[in-house]
Amino acid sequence: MSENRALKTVNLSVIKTACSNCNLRELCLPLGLNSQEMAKLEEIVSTRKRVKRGDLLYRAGQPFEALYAIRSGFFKTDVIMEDGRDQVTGFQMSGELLGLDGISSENHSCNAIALEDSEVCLIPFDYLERLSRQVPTLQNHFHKVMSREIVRDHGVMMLLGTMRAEERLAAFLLNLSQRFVARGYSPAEFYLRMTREEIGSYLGLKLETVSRSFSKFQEEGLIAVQQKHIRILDIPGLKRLMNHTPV
Amino acid sequence: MSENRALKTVNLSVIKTACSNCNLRELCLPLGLNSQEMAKLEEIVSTRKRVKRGDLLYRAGQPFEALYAIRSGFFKTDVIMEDGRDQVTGFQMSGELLGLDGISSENHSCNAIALEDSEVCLIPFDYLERLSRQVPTLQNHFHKVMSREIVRDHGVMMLLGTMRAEERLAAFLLNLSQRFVARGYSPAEFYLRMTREEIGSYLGLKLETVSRSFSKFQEEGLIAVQQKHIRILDIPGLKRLMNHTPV
DNA sequence: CGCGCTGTTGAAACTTGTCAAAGTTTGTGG
DNA sequence: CCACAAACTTTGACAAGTTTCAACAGCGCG
Repeated sequence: MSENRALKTVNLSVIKTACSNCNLRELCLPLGLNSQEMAKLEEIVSTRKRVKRGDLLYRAGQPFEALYAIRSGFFKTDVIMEDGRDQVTGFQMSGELLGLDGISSENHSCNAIALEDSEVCLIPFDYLERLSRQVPTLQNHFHKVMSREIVRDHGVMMLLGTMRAEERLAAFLLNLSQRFVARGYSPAEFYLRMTREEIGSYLGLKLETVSRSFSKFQEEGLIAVQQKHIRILDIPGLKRLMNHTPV
Repeated sequence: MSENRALKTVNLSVIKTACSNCNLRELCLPLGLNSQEMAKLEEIVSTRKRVKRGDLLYRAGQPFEALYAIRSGFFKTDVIMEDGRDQVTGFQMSGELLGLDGISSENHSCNAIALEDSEVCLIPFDYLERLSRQVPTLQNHFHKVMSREIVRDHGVMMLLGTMRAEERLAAFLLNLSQRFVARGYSPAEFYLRMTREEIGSYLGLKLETVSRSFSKFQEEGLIAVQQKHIRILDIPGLKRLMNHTPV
């Protein structure tokens, strides 16, 4: 159950941004732009915003105005049904874009919550559309980013629709590992920013099942867990576990 | 398991298309365009293609070149994992767009299979990007279509992650009903184009579970089922069933 | 007209969820 | 800086829901 403590949307310290100096530009929206195009993009991605751990970047229902590129930190997005059930739809890390779901109805359709103190770059959407009419490279890259999100979602659907508990968790750990590598961190050792309950919600499992699966992986020597600290000891073993058809 | 009978990609009879005469234009890409803009779009959406029941419109891995707008008929998309497990990621009907997942990698990431004899309009993607740089209305509408797909996927994730079998099936039937209404058909009576197995794959259930749930709904007077022919007798009842928190 | 695909139903097995209790960590306020 | 409370995690026993396996019925296509 997602706690109902008073989550407030945050106020922002406005900071000047420079994509050209950002070491995430190879993962983020500027990807593939030349320096002239990047300069144009910088006019648009003008401000940064800090979000403290536990605070909402945006809330479902709020008018959509901008996308957010994560400069540092870690987020989750979740959707809440009328009857109170909720589901984590994703975990986002630096270089990734938040807010794409809000374009369709011009209102955000999920909540974005910082899982650690974070900083995002604000990309007003109407500016982005205007600029991408002038810069085909940017236009195409933006389309690819949206499409990648669709493909990612299909992967999650596959996970939720066909995998059993341990396979889901293995897939989850391997995915995190990959994404940390892309950011220059260790593929084998990291801190989880989310609780067992949040992992469970994302994977369609109860927190107890997540906990048990972690313990099982540990017993089998696949990983070493100590609360949120994870060390993967046997990546190929996890991979085997993930796509070994049961029976 | 998805049968491995030889599915061949189809050859097409090329037909001249006119969005302005199409009675799906309010559901499809032309939405919101004025007649001048529509004329430009028609230059791009130049050809139609027939796809026979059971045939593939495209296959995972093939180079992505165009989007397809469904003019008539019914499709499913599915993803197949290395170990052979597969998952239906969606069912698409007239007026809806196929192929968005292929933009990101420039290769299709799923298979699109016609569930009945169908006809699609071909939209070469590079033309679409070029035109949408000139026509902001089209650009924005296209972005909304992609974003809507993301929101839809989140809905499916919620379904797979938090709902039990009967809730999933109720949600599925109500969703179909709504989409038929938008096309001028009855909200309460329709033919399923897909098998129980395909429904199950989409909903993350086994075909037996789908069949049992249909029978249960029938016993409870919520629907009348006769093979693929469905009559919904109690829409509010299905809705209640769908978001009534269990216990 | 029959064979194969699709759908239905039953019983048993298995996976995951539920409930409960206890241990651990984290955060806060004195 | 310590103490206490709250939040999070682990583990066990049992219950519930879904899958598996199996048998059979029905429809439709060749």
